[in-house]
Amino acid sequence: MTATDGGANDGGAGSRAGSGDGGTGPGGDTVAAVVRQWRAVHPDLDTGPMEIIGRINRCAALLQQAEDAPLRRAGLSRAEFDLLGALRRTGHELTPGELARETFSSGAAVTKRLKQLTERGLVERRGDTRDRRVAHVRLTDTGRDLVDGILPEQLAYESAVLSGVDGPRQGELAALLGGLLGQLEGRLDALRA
Amino acid sequence: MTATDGGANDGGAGSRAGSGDGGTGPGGDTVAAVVRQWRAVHPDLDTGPMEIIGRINRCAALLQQAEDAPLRRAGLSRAEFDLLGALRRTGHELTPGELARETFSSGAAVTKRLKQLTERGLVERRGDTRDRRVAHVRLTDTGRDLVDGILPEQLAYESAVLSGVDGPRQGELAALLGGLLGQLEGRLDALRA
DNA sequence: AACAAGTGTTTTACCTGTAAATCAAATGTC
DNA sequence: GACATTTGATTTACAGGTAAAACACTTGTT
Repeated sequence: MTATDGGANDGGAGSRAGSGDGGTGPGGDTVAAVVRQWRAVHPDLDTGPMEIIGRINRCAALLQQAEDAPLRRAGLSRAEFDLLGALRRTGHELTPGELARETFSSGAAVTKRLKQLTERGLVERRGDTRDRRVAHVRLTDTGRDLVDGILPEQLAYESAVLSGVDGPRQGELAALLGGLLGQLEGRLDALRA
Repeated sequence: MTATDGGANDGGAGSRAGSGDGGTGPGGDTVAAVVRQWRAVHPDLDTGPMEIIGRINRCAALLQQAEDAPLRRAGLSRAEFDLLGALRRTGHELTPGELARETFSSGAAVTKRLKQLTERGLVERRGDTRDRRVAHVRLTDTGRDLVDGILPEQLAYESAVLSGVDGPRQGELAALLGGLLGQLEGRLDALRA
């Protein structure tokens, strides 16, 4: 769900007025409505996890749509911007493999993106002299300027999107999410095994 | 990012040990590391939004990978499960259009999924008698049993994934996310315009 | 030195999603 | 009652993404 944004990532959630039940109203967000539906059908199940995971997934879907807007104006997909951003923020050259790890995508995807970004003159490649398998990728001046130009817009846009939540709550949210993410990044490999 | 899961949804984030900087350590999660990198390069920018949006996106990516596991065992993609789940939790037939709205995906995607799920005998269709454009889709007994069999596993799995966060914090997180989501669902159309 | 095994990158084949065009049927308008 | 408009669903063309295979090169072993 990146390019044009996907859709079906709801953690068992997903809902909308659809037929007749009007907007969200004072009953909560759409995920709350979905959880209510599930509870009506399976009163025995603990739907607690949905209230977190469903909401994270739904927020992510909505935020990505929103975020894409400023990027699209610059003719970049989010995946492309992530790649360029990785080069910009690290400040040094990266190999395709490193870029794949940095952007959490497959090597094949990085290869394709690099091809396009190179054609557009945003990145350059140079072969390693020691190990002739590896390439080193760096931003061109154009690429650097593009990232530096977009980033402030992007952040301003994100600020606007979050403006409905007051300052202190934003802080709490960031902290709690940081805690969760730390747990997930640490434990996930373990759980998957 | 669903079928096999997407990847590059980071909100300007994305990071991993990559070369040599070891695990996450007591410095925070990977998003915190990315934010530090950005601040080093652009000390003037307000990176606050990244700490929320970047984390939501990254959590969503990780959670979806994790969630996929129990579904995959049942031979379903998340998108397919979302569709079946919508039918199960509403308890009545839905038209393709309603299913698209429920699962936040395009009509074309629903058409394709319905074709596959029908072939697998998990859903059935019936034409509307009044309006011959519309179809009504319902779960077969097999489909219903499949959903009912998977759902508890799914929730148990999600519980396990969240178990690193203690009870009270889970509650706070759910509430804060609910607030954010409510804002986003209400205001997003406005912002996009 | 030859060769097995490993590593970094790219290629291939395929799958799934979207947007836009198309088809089909209902509905409003004159 | 014919005709433009709208609405529901499907088809088409295409853009990415992945997994697995293929390459190219390096490194360890004997």
